[in-house]
Amino acid sequence: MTNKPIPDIVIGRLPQYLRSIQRMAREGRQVTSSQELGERLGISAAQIRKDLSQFGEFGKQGTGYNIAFLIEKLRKILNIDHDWDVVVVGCGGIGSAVVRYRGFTNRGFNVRMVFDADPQKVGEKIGEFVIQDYTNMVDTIRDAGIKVAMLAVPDASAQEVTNKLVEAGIRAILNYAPISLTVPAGVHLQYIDPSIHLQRMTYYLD
Amino acid sequence: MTNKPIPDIVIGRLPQYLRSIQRMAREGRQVTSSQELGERLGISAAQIRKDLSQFGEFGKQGTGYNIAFLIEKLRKILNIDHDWDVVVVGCGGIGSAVVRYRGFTNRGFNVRMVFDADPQKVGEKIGEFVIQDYTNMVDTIRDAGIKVAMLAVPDASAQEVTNKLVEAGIRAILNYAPISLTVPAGVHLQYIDPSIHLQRMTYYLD
DNA sequence: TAGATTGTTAATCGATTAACAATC
DNA sequence: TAGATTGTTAATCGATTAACAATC
Repeated sequence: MTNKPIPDIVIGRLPQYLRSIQRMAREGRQVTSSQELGERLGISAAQIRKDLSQFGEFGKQGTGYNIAFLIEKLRKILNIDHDWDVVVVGCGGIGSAVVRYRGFTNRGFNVRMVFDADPQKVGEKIGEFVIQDYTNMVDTIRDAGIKVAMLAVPDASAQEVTNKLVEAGIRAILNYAPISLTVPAGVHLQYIDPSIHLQRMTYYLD
Repeated sequence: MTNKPIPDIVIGRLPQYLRSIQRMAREGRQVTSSQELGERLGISAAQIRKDLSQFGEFGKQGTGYNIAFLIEKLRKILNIDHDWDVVVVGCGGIGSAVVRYRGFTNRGFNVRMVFDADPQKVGEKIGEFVIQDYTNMVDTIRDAGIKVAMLAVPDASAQEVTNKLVEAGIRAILNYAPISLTVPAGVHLQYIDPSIHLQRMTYYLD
């Protein structure tokens, strides 16, 4: 009996579920239902129940899901029951904004160090962080055991920096450069490119 | 004979195709194939051919796709053969970075105006833009005929500001606030939430 | 011509939904 | 108990892939 892996498309919905129920928790709510959650997210109730049931029986017939309990479960599933240290590479406009961003709190991530290739910037501070020298990046990341990186460098250097991150032991990269990157198997990659999101919407406009 | 709408999942891949071939064009390339494009993007060649064939016959047997021609076609399909004016609302860290971002050039978008609700910020400049008073936002956007918005306000005001944008005639919103929004039918919505992308990767980490 | 690559069809694969017994 | 909602199954729906004739 071989356990089938959970489809990635299901994994992709779990963080949305988590974000919504964390919000409900902040609103003081105790329980929710697949129907309510579905309405908030524009996803069918059946889909939510099916997704969650892949990981266990988290609800109660008649009453729904206990919010605090479901948050705990989802955090475990997503491996964010403990925070991940994160490195930010590139301190231009986007990189600096990401370093200062308050939105990682309670979501499983903690920016720990910041690098830039520009010698002019090295030593400057962004918030509480001193920008570190790119020359020492690989060793510094490896020594700190950091596995998660956010990449906000110019397009032209994105692949080269990515290679260094992989060399440093990074296992997950969130890439803000609007360019396709190549990574070895076992290294995970996600893209944020606002133009792509916008283009996806203009298709439907007149 | 009713023309079936093109699936949204296909539309979502077109901007990726476009980004890749625009890059090839910058590299001085003249033609490409579904195979090459697929390798760059991690998508099967068959899928790319199928997607493109929904809109016409853009390739030539034996030789592949002319890059300049395909760029032109994709830009037409995605409705970005002319640029869209864009409004940015919220001038915190993310909003300011988006306003300064150079990555919209040649991708179909042009930031035209910037608003913030904080009276302290109104009148300040971000790059070439003067931050405008939120009080006049609805009329100003409507008068300018702007249809595309990027939203980078605090979570607590995101829905309220969204309602104003809809009132102002905005038809596409790219939301940076980590919160689910509700919009009427016919208004398009996309989300950028870095924590969600990161959580999607940590699932696979130890 | 020989080689390459498209556009398209049919087959496969996977994801979503509807429905309902179980049960809180 | 009556009402509500889960977890799960089977049916439906949709997306991807394999394969190949057409043709540059």
